[in-house]
Amino acid sequence: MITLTERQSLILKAIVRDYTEGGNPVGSKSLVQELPIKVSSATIRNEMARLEDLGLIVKTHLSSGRIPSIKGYRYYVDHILKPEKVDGKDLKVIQHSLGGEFHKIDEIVAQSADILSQLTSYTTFTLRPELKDSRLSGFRLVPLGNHQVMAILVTNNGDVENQTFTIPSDITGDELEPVVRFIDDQLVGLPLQDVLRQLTHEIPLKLAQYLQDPDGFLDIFGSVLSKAASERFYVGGKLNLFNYTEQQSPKELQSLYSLLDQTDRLANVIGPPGQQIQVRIGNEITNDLLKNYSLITATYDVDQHGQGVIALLGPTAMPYSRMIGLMGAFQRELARKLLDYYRYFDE
Amino acid sequence: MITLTERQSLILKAIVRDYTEGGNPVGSKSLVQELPIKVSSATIRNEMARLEDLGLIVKTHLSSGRIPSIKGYRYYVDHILKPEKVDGKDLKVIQHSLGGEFHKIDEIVAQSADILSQLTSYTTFTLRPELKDSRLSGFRLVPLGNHQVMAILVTNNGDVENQTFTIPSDITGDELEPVVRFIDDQLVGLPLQDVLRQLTHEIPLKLAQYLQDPDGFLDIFGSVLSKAASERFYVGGKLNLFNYTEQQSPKELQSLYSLLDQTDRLANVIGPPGQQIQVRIGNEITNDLLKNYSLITATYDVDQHGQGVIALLGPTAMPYSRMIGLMGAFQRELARKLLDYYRYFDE
DNA sequence: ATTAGCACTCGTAAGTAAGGAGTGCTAATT
DNA sequence: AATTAGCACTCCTTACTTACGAGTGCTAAT
Repeated sequence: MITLTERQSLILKAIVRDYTEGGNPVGSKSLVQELPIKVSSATIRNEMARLEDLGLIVKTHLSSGRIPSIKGYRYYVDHILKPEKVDGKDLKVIQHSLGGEFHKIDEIVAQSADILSQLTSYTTFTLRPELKDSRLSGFRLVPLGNHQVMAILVTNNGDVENQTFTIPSDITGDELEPVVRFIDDQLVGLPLQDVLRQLTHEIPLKLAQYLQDPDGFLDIFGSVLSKAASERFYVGGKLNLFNYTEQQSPKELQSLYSLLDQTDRLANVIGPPGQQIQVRIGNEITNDLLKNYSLITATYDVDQHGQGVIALLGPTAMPYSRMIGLMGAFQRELARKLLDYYRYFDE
Repeated sequence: MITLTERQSLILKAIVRDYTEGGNPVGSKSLVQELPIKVSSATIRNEMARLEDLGLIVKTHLSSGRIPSIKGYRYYVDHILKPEKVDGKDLKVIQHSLGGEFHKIDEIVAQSADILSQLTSYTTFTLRPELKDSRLSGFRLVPLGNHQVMAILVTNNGDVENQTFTIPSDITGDELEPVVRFIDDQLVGLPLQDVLRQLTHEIPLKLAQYLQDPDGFLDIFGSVLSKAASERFYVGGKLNLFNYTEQQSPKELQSLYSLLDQTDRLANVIGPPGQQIQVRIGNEITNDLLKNYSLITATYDVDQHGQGVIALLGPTAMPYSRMIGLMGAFQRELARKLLDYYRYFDE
């Protein structure tokens, strides 16, 4: 456990701030001027040498100024930083953008990601409140004529998933009715996960009473069901990658883009929902592509509707205190908005 | 009108090929070795000077080798190039990827873009057969419970558009029936454009018989309708931008990405559907961002279902003959597949 | 414990030199 | 009249200097 003196702490803080703002290694002379304490550059050099021994700051070459190490950022985030109260104007933007009327959870969550990435100039991804507690609350098959049928699945959270299928022969509503009624009678109220589990065993047997060849129907039902049960990330501010990425390596940028396009890989990046707001810096992120970046994740809580995640990806040299403040604001506003939204479907 | 001698034509062809393959300006000495004619480098230099006078090739500096100018590429494409017969393996890939079963036009068109960009390492965008001749063939309002209603619109081409709405009070199917029947009676069979036009005038008046406050419903209907009537591009191979873009200008790359994300701007880029296969090179494209790239567009014809477009964006130095061959293949396969798909909804 | 002074390191930018690919032109050759 | 050999010239690329400045660590004085 590292403990720093007051002065060392001040110096580390100043180094983090300067480097974050200017992007250049910071030297003893420039620190002299801005530190609130009256000491010479030599003293600061001595202190910096100690901070370097502790592994909190590093040099880019033998006689350069210092930049914070991963460990240094960590210490700063854990012990020095105070979350900045979110700017009134920013809060207005957030509240206004979430104030409108939404017809889908996904829209709210996507909108949040877009706003956050706009406010920060970084990249955001969001995960809606987890679906694992969702229950099936309705299933419809709507014949559209022309050999087409739309399957619609509704959950108790008001989530709607639908898909259109082309079927060999025209079918009227009457023929589908017993199947739909079977689903409604037997499966409504069950968690989606359970329904999904039964799909390969019990359901086909039971369904055999109503249909001579249930396979086609099961494909349709299963397809909509798994779509509804799958986790989906929304990624906002991909273009911002160009702003904060090391520009000399286009290959790396391409890999990052590719990573952000594969939402299944993002689940590993974010990791299990943990504390309220979590800061992971550099190689603390479990993905080598991101070892030069920082990731702030906030878990937001929507009561019985589960938890969602909003995450912010940016350079290790980011203004953490402002960012953490912003994440807190989103955490609150998003929870509030979603509770509000869910209220419709709760009673 | 420029006319080249046989020998000049051979030289221009060789310059285009070499530069496209190697990326370096090509000089007289290297040309001596690969040309099928026996002449000295001095003769070639003389011929090159003439080609330069004609504006077909340019130097990058006073004593450099030559690269084709826009005009040079144009002459090459118009008079020299022979479309390459598409590689058997490539054709297999195309046919196989379009061989599966699709439930939506958009999926077919998107898949095509992905495959083409994969085969070429460039960027593709596709536009489905134009919707302007689409007619409304059905409209449904499906109450989902929990204050939600799904509106579904079907066209005579089998296109399905849907949207979910949250409404203040729960509604049963019976209450919606007269409205839906009104739509079915009065509007089915009309082109979407006509329906859209009537939306602000005739429809509200007529509808007033069935609903005391038709505004909410009209919003819903209008929203789905305009979604169905809007053109949408699918863009494939965005990541390939990293491969063929000038790497020294990240800003430009960012702008390109941004352009590709705004599908309404792409309509201008592609321009009006013209000849079968159209090659636009450099500043011939009506967008300054693309003045260093080439765009090949192919219009494919799906009989009475209209025309769609598949477009390929790449560097000006691209292997045109292979690309044009590929575009031809997609043009044919896509038309065939879509005709096949539409057959369901035609009878 | 702090500080002034100084030798030393190293990145950056600018300047110089050498090598090489390629050109245009002139005069000789076919 | 067309082609070619020869040559001076251009200019890009690369590598090698040089100078400068910001910054450090260390020593000795305060």
